[in-house]
Amino acid sequence: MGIEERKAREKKRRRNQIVDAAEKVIFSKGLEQSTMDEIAEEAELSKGTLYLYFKNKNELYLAITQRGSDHLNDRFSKVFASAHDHTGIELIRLIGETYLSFVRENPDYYKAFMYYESLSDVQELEESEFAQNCEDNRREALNFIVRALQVGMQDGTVDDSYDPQELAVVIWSSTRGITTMSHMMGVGHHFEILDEMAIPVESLFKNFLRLVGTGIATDKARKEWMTGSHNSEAVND
Amino acid sequence: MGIEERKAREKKRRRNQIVDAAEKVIFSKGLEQSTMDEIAEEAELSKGTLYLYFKNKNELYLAITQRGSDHLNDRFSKVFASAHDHTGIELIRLIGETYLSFVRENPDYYKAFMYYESLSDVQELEESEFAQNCEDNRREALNFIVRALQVGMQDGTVDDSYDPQELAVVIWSSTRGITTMSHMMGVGHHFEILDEMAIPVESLFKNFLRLVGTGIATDKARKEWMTGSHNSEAVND
DNA sequence: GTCACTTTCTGACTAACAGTCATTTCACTA
DNA sequence: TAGTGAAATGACTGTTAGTCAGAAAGTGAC
Repeated sequence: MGIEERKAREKKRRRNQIVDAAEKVIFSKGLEQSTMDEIAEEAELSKGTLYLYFKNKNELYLAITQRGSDHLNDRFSKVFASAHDHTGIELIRLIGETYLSFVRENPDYYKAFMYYESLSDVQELEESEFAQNCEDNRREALNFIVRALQVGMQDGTVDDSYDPQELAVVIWSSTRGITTMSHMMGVGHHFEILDEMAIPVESLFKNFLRLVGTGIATDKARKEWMTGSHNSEAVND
Repeated sequence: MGIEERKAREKKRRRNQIVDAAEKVIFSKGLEQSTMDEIAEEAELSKGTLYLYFKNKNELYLAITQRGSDHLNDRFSKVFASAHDHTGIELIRLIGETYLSFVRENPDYYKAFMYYESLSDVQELEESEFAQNCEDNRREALNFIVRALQVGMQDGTVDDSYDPQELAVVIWSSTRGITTMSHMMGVGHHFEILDEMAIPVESLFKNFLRLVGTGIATDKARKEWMTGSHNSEAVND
Protein backbone atom coordinates (compact mmCIF):
# COMPACT_ATOMS: atom_id res chain seq x y z
CA MET A 1 0.00 0.00 0.00
CA GLY A 2 0.98 3.58 -0.63
CA ILE A 3 0.58 4.65 2.94
CA GLU A 4 4.19 4.15 3.91
CA GLU A 5 5.30 5.87 0.74
CA ARG A 6 3.04 8.80 1.40
CA LYS A 7 4.40 9.17 4.91
CA ALA A 8 7.95 9.04 3.63
CA ARG A 9 7.05 11.66 1.03
CA GLU A 10 5.52 13.90 3.65
CA LYS A 11 8.51 13.51 5.90
CA LYS A 12 10.75 14.54 3.05
CA ARG A 13 8.53 17.49 2.21
CA ARG A 14 8.59 18.67 5.80
CA ARG A 15 12.35 18.42 5.88
CA ASN A 16 12.53 20.53 2.77
CA GLN A 17 10.12 23.01 4.23
CA ILE A 18 12.40 23.40 7.22
CA VAL A 19 15.53 23.72 5.12
CA ASP A 20 13.78 26.31 2.97
CA ALA A 21 12.96 28.34 6.04
CA ALA A 22 16.44 27.91 7.43
CA GLU A 23 17.97 29.12 4.19
CA LYS A 24 15.76 32.16 4.15
CA VAL A 25 16.67 33.13 7.68
CA ILE A 26 20.32 32.11 7.75
CA PHE A 27 21.17 33.50 4.32
CA SER A 28 19.77 36.85 5.33
CA LYS A 29 21.23 37.15 8.82
CA GLY A 30 24.10 34.72 9.04
CA LEU A 31 24.30 31.51 11.02
CA GLU A 32 25.17 33.01 14.38
CA GLN A 33 22.57 35.71 14.27
CA SER A 34 19.77 33.33 13.38
CA THR A 35 17.85 31.58 16.12
CA MET A 36 16.01 28.31 15.97
CA ASP A 37 12.86 30.13 17.07
CA GLU A 38 13.04 32.41 14.06
CA ILE A 39 13.55 29.51 11.72
CA ALA A 40 10.64 27.68 13.33
CA GLU A 41 8.43 30.70 12.87
CA GLU A 42 9.49 31.09 9.24
CA ALA A 43 8.67 27.40 8.71
CA GLU A 44 5.34 27.82 10.52
CA LEU A 45 6.30 25.06 12.93
CA SER A 46 7.25 24.96 16.55
CA LYS A 47 10.84 24.80 17.61
CA GLY A 48 10.47 21.31 19.00
CA THR A 49 9.51 20.03 15.56
CA LEU A 50 12.77 21.23 14.08
CA TYR A 51 14.56 18.94 16.48
CA LEU A 52 12.49 15.99 15.29
CA TYR A 53 14.00 16.42 11.85
CA PHE A 54 17.49 17.69 12.64
CA LYS A 55 19.75 16.80 15.51
CA ASN A 56 20.78 20.40 16.15
CA LYS A 57 21.40 23.75 14.54
CA ASN A 58 24.66 22.66 12.99
CA GLU A 59 23.10 19.70 11.30
CA LEU A 60 20.42 21.92 9.89
CA TYR A 61 23.12 24.10 8.42
CA LEU A 62 24.82 21.00 7.08
CA ALA A 63 21.59 20.14 5.28
CA ILE A 64 21.82 23.53 3.58
CA THR A 65 25.43 22.83 2.72
CA GLN A 66 24.42 19.60 1.11
CA ARG A 67 21.87 21.35 -1.04
CA GLY A 68 24.55 23.66 -2.33
CA SER A 69 26.86 20.77 -2.93
CA ASP A 70 24.17 18.97 -4.91
CA HIS A 71 23.56 22.02 -7.07
CA LEU A 72 27.23 22.34 -7.83
CA ASN A 73 27.54 18.72 -8.81
CA ASP A 74 24.53 19.02 -11.06
CA ARG A 75 26.41 21.65 -12.97
CA PHE A 76 29.50 19.52 -13.21
CA SER A 77 27.37 16.68 -14.52
CA LYS A 78 26.02 18.91 -17.25
CA VAL A 79 29.53 19.76 -18.32
CA PHE A 80 30.31 16.10 -18.55
CA ALA A 81 27.18 15.35 -20.46
CA SER A 82 28.89 17.26 -23.27
CA ALA A 83 32.29 15.70 -22.69
CA HIS A 84 32.49 14.18 -26.15
CA ASP A 85 32.43 17.65 -27.70
CA HIS A 86 35.57 18.70 -25.90
CA THR A 87 39.21 17.93 -25.54
CA GLY A 88 40.52 17.03 -22.11
CA ILE A 89 42.05 20.38 -21.52
CA GLU A 90 38.86 22.13 -22.55
CA LEU A 91 37.01 20.09 -19.97
CA ILE A 92 39.44 21.22 -17.31
CA ARG A 93 38.83 24.81 -18.20
CA LEU A 94 35.08 24.27 -18.25
CA ILE A 95 35.11 22.71 -14.81
CA GLY A 96 37.03 25.68 -13.46
CA GLU A 97 34.69 28.16 -15.08
CA THR A 98 31.66 26.27 -13.85
CA TYR A 99 32.99 26.26 -10.33
CA LEU A 100 33.81 29.93 -10.39
CA SER A 101 30.46 30.98 -11.73
CA PHE A 102 28.71 28.83 -9.14
CA VAL A 103 30.62 30.58 -6.39
CA ARG A 104 29.78 33.99 -7.74
CA GLU A 105 26.11 33.20 -8.15
CA ASN A 106 25.73 31.39 -4.85
CA PRO A 107 27.90 33.10 -2.27
CA ASP A 108 25.66 31.89 0.53
CA TYR A 109 26.19 28.28 -0.38
CA TYR A 110 29.88 28.84 -0.72
CA LYS A 111 29.95 30.39 2.70
CA ALA A 112 28.35 27.22 3.97
CA PHE A 113 31.10 25.20 2.24
CA MET A 114 33.72 27.25 4.00
CA TYR A 115 32.03 26.78 7.33
CA TYR A 116 31.85 23.08 6.74
CA GLU A 117 35.58 22.95 6.03
CA SER A 118 36.46 25.00 9.06
CA LEU A 119 34.57 22.66 11.36
CA SER A 120 36.99 20.84 13.54
CA ASP A 121 34.62 18.53 15.28
CA VAL A 122 35.30 15.88 12.75
CA GLN A 123 33.46 13.34 14.85
CA GLU A 124 30.22 15.23 14.45
CA LEU A 125 30.70 15.38 10.70
CA GLU A 126 31.29 11.74 10.19
CA GLU A 127 28.04 10.87 11.87
CA SER A 128 25.89 13.14 9.76
CA GLU A 129 24.24 11.79 6.66
CA PHE A 130 24.45 15.27 5.15
CA ALA A 131 28.20 15.39 5.54
CA GLN A 132 28.39 11.96 3.98
CA ASN A 133 26.48 13.20 0.98
CA CYS A 134 28.80 16.18 0.63
CA GLU A 135 31.72 13.81 0.77
CA ASP A 136 30.19 11.74 -2.00
CA ASN A 137 29.70 14.81 -4.13
CA ARG A 138 33.26 15.83 -3.58
CA ARG A 139 34.46 12.44 -4.59
CA GLU A 140 32.39 12.59 -7.74
CA ALA A 141 33.66 16.04 -8.63
CA LEU A 142 37.23 14.93 -8.19
CA ASN A 143 36.53 11.98 -10.41
CA PHE A 144 35.30 14.33 -13.10
CA ILE A 145 38.65 16.05 -13.00
CA VAL A 146 40.56 12.81 -13.09
CA ARG A 147 38.58 11.68 -16.10
CA ALA A 148 39.05 15.00 -17.86
CA LEU A 149 42.78 14.68 -17.36
CA GLN A 150 42.75 11.13 -18.64
CA VAL A 151 40.80 12.23 -21.70
CA GLY A 152 43.38 14.96 -22.18
CA MET A 153 46.26 12.54 -21.92
CA GLN A 154 44.57 10.35 -24.50
CA ASP A 155 43.80 13.11 -26.96
CA GLY A 156 47.22 14.63 -26.48
CA THR A 157 46.13 17.93 -24.94
CA VAL A 158 47.43 17.22 -21.43
CA ASP A 159 51.00 16.39 -20.48
CA ASP A 160 50.88 12.70 -19.67
CA SER A 161 53.93 12.63 -17.45
CA TYR A 162 51.72 13.59 -14.47
CA ASP A 163 49.82 11.08 -12.43
CA PRO A 164 46.22 12.00 -13.26
CA GLN A 165 44.90 11.44 -9.76
CA GLU A 166 47.59 13.46 -8.08
CA LEU A 167 47.28 16.22 -10.62
CA ALA A 168 43.53 16.25 -10.13
CA VAL A 169 43.93 16.85 -6.42
CA VAL A 170 46.37 19.67 -7.08
CA ILE A 171 44.06 21.33 -9.56
CA TRP A 172 41.08 20.86 -7.28
CA SER A 173 42.85 22.33 -4.24
CA SER A 174 44.36 25.29 -5.98
CA THR A 175 41.09 26.09 -7.70
CA ARG A 176 39.54 26.08 -4.24
CA GLY A 177 42.03 28.75 -3.26
CA ILE A 178 41.06 30.89 -6.23
CA THR A 179 37.34 30.52 -5.68
CA THR A 180 37.73 31.29 -1.99
CA MET A 181 39.56 34.47 -2.82
CA SER A 182 36.91 35.35 -5.37
CA HIS A 183 34.20 34.68 -2.81
CA MET A 184 35.83 36.87 -0.22
CA MET A 185 36.22 39.71 -2.64
CA GLY A 186 32.60 39.38 -3.67
CA VAL A 187 31.35 39.29 -0.11
CA GLY A 188 33.07 42.53 0.73
CA HIS A 189 36.01 41.23 2.69
CA HIS A 190 38.20 44.13 2.02
CA PHE A 191 41.61 43.24 0.79
CA GLU A 192 43.23 46.61 0.68
CA ILE A 193 46.02 44.90 -1.19
CA LEU A 194 43.78 43.91 -4.03
CA ASP A 195 41.88 47.13 -3.99
CA GLU A 196 45.12 49.04 -4.38
CA MET A 197 46.23 46.76 -7.17
CA ALA A 198 42.76 47.04 -8.66
CA ILE A 199 42.70 43.41 -9.72
CA PRO A 200 39.23 42.18 -10.68
CA VAL A 201 38.16 38.57 -10.22
CA GLU A 202 38.13 38.04 -13.97
CA SER A 203 41.76 38.84 -14.25
CA LEU A 204 42.61 36.68 -11.26
CA PHE A 205 40.90 33.74 -12.85
CA LYS A 206 42.31 34.40 -16.29
CA ASN A 207 45.82 34.37 -14.93
CA PHE A 208 45.12 31.25 -12.93
CA LEU A 209 43.92 29.51 -16.05
CA ARG A 210 47.01 30.62 -17.87
CA LEU A 211 49.22 29.31 -15.10
CA VAL A 212 47.50 25.94 -15.00
CA GLY A 213 47.31 25.77 -18.75
CA THR A 214 51.01 26.44 -19.17
CA GLY A 215 51.68 23.94 -16.44
CA ILE A 216 49.76 20.99 -17.78
CA ALA A 217 49.07 21.48 -21.45
CA THR A 218 51.15 19.86 -24.11
CA ASP A 219 52.93 22.24 -26.49
CA LYS A 220 50.40 21.35 -29.11
CA ALA A 221 47.44 22.29 -26.90
CA ARG A 222 48.95 25.38 -25.35
CA LYS A 223 48.15 27.79 -28.10
CA GLU A 224 44.54 26.76 -28.20
CA TRP A 225 44.32 27.06 -24.40
CA MET A 226 45.68 30.59 -24.38
CA THR A 227 43.04 31.89 -26.73
CA GLY A 228 40.09 29.71 -25.75
CA SER A 229 38.97 31.54 -22.64
CA HIS A 230 36.45 33.74 -24.37
CA ASN A 231 34.46 31.43 -26.54
CA SER A 232 33.96 28.44 -24.26
CA GLU A 233 31.02 28.45 -21.92
CA ALA A 234 30.51 27.38 -18.36
CA VAL A 235 27.26 25.69 -17.44
CA ASN A 236 24.72 27.66 -15.45
CA ASP A 237 21.36 26.64 -14.18
CA MET B 1 58.92 60.00 33.55
CA GLY B 2 58.65 56.24 33.00
CA ILE B 3 55.36 55.91 34.81
CA GLU B 4 53.20 56.05 31.71
CA GLU B 5 55.56 53.71 29.91
CA ARG B 6 55.45 51.25 32.75
CA LYS B 7 51.68 51.29 32.76
CA ALA B 8 51.60 50.74 29.06
CA ARG B 9 54.02 47.87 29.47
CA GLU B 10 51.86 46.31 32.17
CA LYS B 11 48.78 46.68 30.07
CA LYS B 12 50.53 44.91 27.23
CA ARG B 13 51.73 42.17 29.55
CA ARG B 14 48.22 41.62 30.86
CA ARG B 15 46.88 41.42 27.33
CA ASN B 16 49.46 38.80 26.54
CA GLN B 17 48.61 36.91 29.67
CA ILE B 18 45.01 36.79 28.58
CA VAL B 19 45.85 35.73 25.04
CA ASP B 20 48.13 33.03 26.45
CA ALA B 21 45.30 31.66 28.52
CA ALA B 22 42.88 31.92 25.64
CA GLU B 23 45.24 29.99 23.39
CA LYS B 24 45.64 27.28 25.95
CA VAL B 25 41.91 26.84 26.39
CA ILE B 26 40.74 27.40 22.83
CA PHE B 27 43.48 25.36 21.18
CA SER B 28 42.61 22.43 23.39
CA LYS B 29 38.81 22.55 23.18
CA GLY B 30 37.94 24.62 20.15
CA LEU B 31 36.40 28.08 20.04
CA GLU B 32 32.80 27.06 20.53
CA GLN B 33 33.45 24.73 23.40
CA SER B 34 35.52 27.26 25.33
CA THR B 35 33.84 29.69 27.69
CA MET B 36 35.01 33.08 28.81
CA ASP B 37 34.81 31.84 32.40
CA GLU B 38 37.29 29.08 31.68
CA ILE B 39 39.67 31.44 29.96
CA ALA B 40 39.38 33.84 32.87
CA GLU B 41 40.19 31.08 35.29
CA GLU B 42 43.16 29.93 33.23
CA ALA B 43 44.40 33.53 33.20
CA GLU B 44 43.79 33.84 36.95
CA LEU B 45 41.56 36.83 36.35
CA SER B 46 37.87 37.45 36.59
CA LYS B 47 35.67 37.37 33.55
CA GLY B 48 34.97 41.07 33.77
CA THR B 49 38.65 41.84 33.35
CA LEU B 50 38.76 40.04 30.03
CA TYR B 51 36.21 42.50 28.76
CA LEU B 52 38.39 45.42 29.81
CA TYR B 53 40.99 44.22 27.34
CA PHE B 54 38.91 42.70 24.57
CA LYS B 55 35.58 43.77 23.22
CA ASN B 56 34.20 40.24 23.08
CA LYS B 57 35.07 36.62 22.56
CA ASN B 58 35.55 37.03 18.85
CA GLU B 59 38.01 39.83 19.26
CA LEU B 60 39.98 37.72 21.68
CA TYR B 61 40.15 35.01 19.07
CA LEU B 62 41.20 37.60 16.54
CA ALA B 63 44.08 38.52 18.84
CA ILE B 64 45.19 34.89 18.67
CA THR B 65 44.83 35.00 14.90
CA GLN B 66 47.07 38.01 14.79
CA ARG B 67 49.75 36.22 16.78
CA GLY B 68 49.74 33.40 14.27
CA SER B 69 49.85 35.86 11.44
CA ASP B 70 52.84 37.60 13.02
CA HIS B 71 54.70 34.33 13.41
CA LEU B 72 54.12 33.43 9.81
CA ASN B 73 55.36 36.78 8.61
CA ASP B 74 58.46 36.46 10.75
CA ARG B 75 59.28 33.34 8.82
CA PHE B 76 58.71 35.02 5.50
CA SER B 77 61.00 37.83 6.62
CA LYS B 78 63.74 35.36 7.39
CA VAL B 79 63.43 33.92 3.91
CA PHE B 80 63.82 37.38 2.49
CA ALA B 81 66.76 38.17 4.68
CA SER B 82 68.57 35.62 2.53
CA ALA B 83 67.06 36.84 -0.71
CA HIS B 84 70.39 37.72 -2.29
CA ASP B 85 71.46 34.07 -2.12
CA HIS B 86 68.58 32.95 -4.30
CA THR B 87 67.13 33.34 -7.72
CA GLY B 88 63.60 34.64 -8.00
CA ILE B 89 62.13 31.29 -8.68
CA GLU B 90 63.94 29.77 -5.74
CA LEU B 91 62.42 32.42 -3.54
CA ILE B 92 58.96 31.49 -4.76
CA ARG B 93 59.59 27.90 -3.88
CA LEU B 94 60.95 28.86 -0.48
CA ILE B 95 57.91 30.96 0.32
CA GLY B 96 55.66 28.06 -0.54
CA GLU B 97 57.67 25.65 1.55
CA THR B 98 57.77 28.06 4.45
CA TYR B 99 54.04 28.50 4.31
CA LEU B 100 53.38 24.80 4.16
CA SER B 101 55.65 23.95 7.06
CA PHE B 102 54.07 26.71 9.12
CA VAL B 103 50.66 25.22 8.51
CA ARG B 104 51.78 21.76 9.45
CA GLU B 105 53.50 22.89 12.62
CA ASN B 106 50.76 25.27 13.71
CA PRO B 107 47.42 23.81 12.77
CA ASP B 108 45.70 25.73 15.54
CA TYR B 109 46.81 29.04 14.14
CA TYR B 110 45.82 27.98 10.68
CA LYS B 111 42.41 27.04 11.96
CA ALA B 112 42.17 30.55 13.30
CA PHE B 113 43.08 31.91 9.86
CA MET B 114 40.31 29.87 8.33
CA TYR B 115 37.83 31.11 10.87
CA TYR B 116 38.89 34.66 10.21
CA GLU B 117 38.30 34.20 6.50
CA SER B 118 34.93 32.61 6.99
CA LEU B 119 33.70 35.52 9.08
CA SER B 120 31.08 37.35 7.21
CA ASP B 121 30.52 40.21 9.58
CA VAL B 122 32.98 42.30 7.67
CA GLN B 123 31.94 45.35 9.62
CA GLU B 124 33.18 43.85 12.85
CA LEU B 125 36.48 42.98 11.25
CA GLU B 126 37.22 46.41 9.92
CA GLU B 127 36.85 47.92 13.33
CA SER B 128 39.29 45.61 15.07
CA GLU B 129 42.92 46.60 15.39
CA PHE B 130 43.81 42.91 15.30
CA ALA B 131 42.15 42.40 11.97
CA GLN B 132 43.96 45.48 10.70
CA ASN B 133 47.26 43.97 11.73
CA CYS B 134 46.44 40.73 9.97
CA GLU B 135 45.60 42.70 6.89
CA ASP B 136 48.96 44.45 7.09
CA ASN B 137 50.74 41.13 7.39
CA ARG B 138 48.89 39.81 4.43
CA ARG B 139 49.83 42.82 2.41
CA GLU B 140 53.46 42.39 3.38
CA ALA B 141 53.43 38.70 2.51
CA LEU B 142 51.95 39.42 -0.87
CA ASN B 143 54.61 42.03 -1.44
CA PHE B 144 57.26 39.43 -0.73
CA ILE B 145 55.84 37.35 -3.53
CA VAL B 146 55.65 40.28 -5.89
CA ARG B 147 59.27 41.11 -5.19
CA ALA B 148 60.36 37.52 -5.63
CA LEU B 149 58.65 37.47 -9.00
CA GLN B 150 60.30 40.72 -9.97
CA VAL B 151 63.68 39.37 -8.95
CA GLY B 152 62.93 36.31 -11.04
CA MET B 153 61.99 38.36 -14.05
CA GLN B 154 65.23 40.29 -13.67
CA ASP B 155 67.47 37.28 -13.28
CA GLY B 156 65.71 35.45 -16.05
CA THR B 157 64.21 32.61 -13.99
CA VAL B 158 60.59 33.75 -14.22
CA ASP B 159 58.60 34.28 -17.37
CA ASP B 160 58.34 38.05 -17.63
CA SER B 161 55.24 38.12 -19.77
CA TYR B 162 53.08 37.96 -16.64
CA ASP B 163 52.13 40.98 -14.62
CA PRO B 164 54.01 40.36 -11.36
CA GLN B 165 51.24 41.66 -9.11
CA GLU B 166 48.52 39.65 -10.77
CA LEU B 167 50.67 36.56 -10.81
CA ALA B 168 51.49 37.06 -7.14
CA VAL B 169 47.81 37.05 -6.24
CA VAL B 170 47.26 33.89 -8.25
CA ILE B 171 50.17 32.13 -6.59
CA TRP B 172 49.09 33.32 -3.17
CA SER B 173 45.50 32.19 -3.63
CA SER B 174 46.27 28.82 -5.09
CA THR B 175 48.87 28.13 -2.44
CA ARG B 176 46.18 28.91 0.10
CA GLY B 177 44.10 26.16 -1.46
CA ILE B 178 46.94 23.68 -1.12
CA THR B 179 47.72 24.61 2.46
CA THR B 180 44.06 24.41 3.39
CA MET B 181 43.84 20.95 1.95
CA SER B 182 46.99 19.97 3.79
CA HIS B 183 45.59 21.39 7.01
CA MET B 184 42.37 19.50 6.67
CA MET B 185 44.17 16.27 6.03
CA GLY B 186 46.38 16.84 9.04
CA VAL B 187 43.49 17.69 11.30
CA GLY B 188 41.75 14.45 10.52
CA HIS B 189 39.06 15.67 8.15
CA HIS B 190 38.59 12.46 6.41
CA PHE B 191 38.71 12.72 2.66
CA GLU B 192 37.87 9.22 1.68
CA ILE B 193 38.86 10.25 -1.79
CA LEU B 194 42.41 10.99 -0.77
CA ASP B 195 42.63 8.06 1.55
CA GLU B 196 41.66 5.77 -1.27
CA MET B 197 44.16 7.37 -3.58
CA ALA B 198 46.70 7.29 -0.77
CA ILE B 199 48.14 10.66 -1.67
CA PRO B 200 50.34 12.12 1.07
CA VAL B 201 50.72 15.86 1.61
CA GLU B 202 54.31 15.76 0.35
CA SER B 203 53.23 14.47 -2.97
CA LEU B 204 50.42 17.00 -3.20
CA PHE B 205 52.84 19.82 -2.60
CA LYS B 206 55.50 18.43 -4.90
CA ASN B 207 53.03 18.26 -7.74
CA PHE B 208 51.78 21.72 -6.99
CA LEU B 209 55.31 23.06 -7.16
CA ARG B 210 55.82 21.28 -10.42
CA LEU B 211 52.64 22.76 -11.83
CA VAL B 212 53.53 26.28 -10.76
CA GLY B 213 57.13 25.83 -11.81
CA THR B 214 56.19 24.67 -15.26
CA GLY B 215 53.69 27.48 -15.45
CA ILE B 216 55.95 30.39 -14.60
CA ALA B 217 59.58 29.37 -15.02
CA THR B 218 61.51 30.26 -18.12
CA ASP B 219 62.85 27.34 -20.12
CA LYS B 220 66.25 28.06 -18.73
CA ALA B 221 65.09 27.87 -15.11
CA ARG B 222 62.77 24.94 -15.50
CA LYS B 223 65.34 22.20 -15.24
CA GLU B 224 66.76 23.64 -12.06
CA TRP B 225 63.26 23.99 -10.58
CA MET B 226 62.38 20.40 -11.28
CA THR B 227 65.29 19.04 -9.33
CA GLY B 228 65.63 21.67 -6.63
CA SER B 229 62.90 20.57 -4.28
CA HIS B 230 65.10 18.42 -2.12
CA ASN B 231 68.07 20.60 -1.36
CA SER B 232 66.47 23.95 -0.66
CA GLU B 233 65.28 24.66 2.84
CA ALA B 234 62.25 26.36 4.27
CA VAL B 235 62.68 28.56 7.29
CA ASN B 236 61.46 27.26 10.64
CA ASP B 237 61.52 28.87 14.04
C1' DG C 1 -19.04 6.13 14.96
C1' DT C 2 -15.89 5.14 18.59
C1' DC C 3 -12.10 3.35 20.89
C1' DA C 4 -7.27 2.11 21.48
C1' DC C 5 -2.93 2.98 19.73
C1' DT C 6 0.81 5.37 17.11
C1' DT C 7 2.91 9.27 15.09
C1' DT C 8 3.61 14.03 14.88
C1' DC C 9 3.73 18.33 16.97
C1' DT C 10 3.85 21.83 20.67
C1' DG C 11 5.67 25.43 23.69
C1' DA C 12 6.84 26.10 28.47
C1' DC C 13 10.96 24.98 30.75
C1' DT C 14 16.04 24.39 31.92
C1' DA C 15 20.82 24.98 31.70
C1' DA C 16 24.54 27.37 29.94
C1' DC C 17 26.85 31.19 28.54
C1' DA C 18 28.12 36.04 26.70
C1' DG C 19 28.33 40.26 28.17
C1' DT C 20 27.29 44.24 31.99
C1' DC C 21 27.90 47.13 35.85
C1' DA C 22 27.68 48.53 40.72
C1' DT C 23 30.97 47.76 44.06
C1' DT C 24 35.61 46.75 45.87
C1' DT C 25 40.62 46.66 45.76
C1' DC C 26 44.83 48.73 45.08
C1' DA C 27 48.68 51.80 43.77
C1' DC C 28 50.06 56.19 44.12
C1' DT C 29 50.37 60.94 45.88
C1' DA C 30 50.27 64.82 48.79
C1' DT D 1 47.10 58.42 56.26
C1' DA D 2 43.44 60.19 53.77
C1' DG D 3 42.03 60.98 49.12
C1' DT D 4 41.87 59.85 44.12
C1' DG D 5 41.41 57.36 40.01
C1' DA D 6 42.56 53.23 37.58
C1' DA D 7 42.05 48.27 37.53
C1' DA D 8 39.66 44.28 38.87
C1' DT D 9 35.72 41.72 40.57
C1' DG D 10 31.75 38.55 40.44
C1' DA D 11 26.85 38.56 41.02
C1' DC D 12 23.47 39.55 37.78
C1' DT D 13 20.72 39.79 33.25
C1' DG D 14 19.11 38.51 28.81
C1' DT D 15 19.31 35.37 25.25
C1' DT D 16 19.16 31.04 23.13
C1' DA D 17 20.03 25.99 22.21
C1' DG D 18 18.08 22.03 23.30
C1' DT D 19 14.42 18.98 26.18
C1' DC D 20 10.28 16.74 27.39
C1' DA D 21 5.64 15.95 29.22
C1' DG D 22 1.58 16.29 27.25
C1' DA D 23 -1.76 17.74 23.33
C1' DA D 24 -3.33 16.89 18.72
C1' DA D 25 -3.90 14.43 14.65
C1' DG D 26 -3.93 10.28 12.09
C1' DT D 27 -4.88 5.18 11.66
C1' DG D 28 -7.20 0.95 11.66
C1' DA D 29 -10.23 -2.54 13.91
C1' DC D 30 -14.64 -3.47 15.29
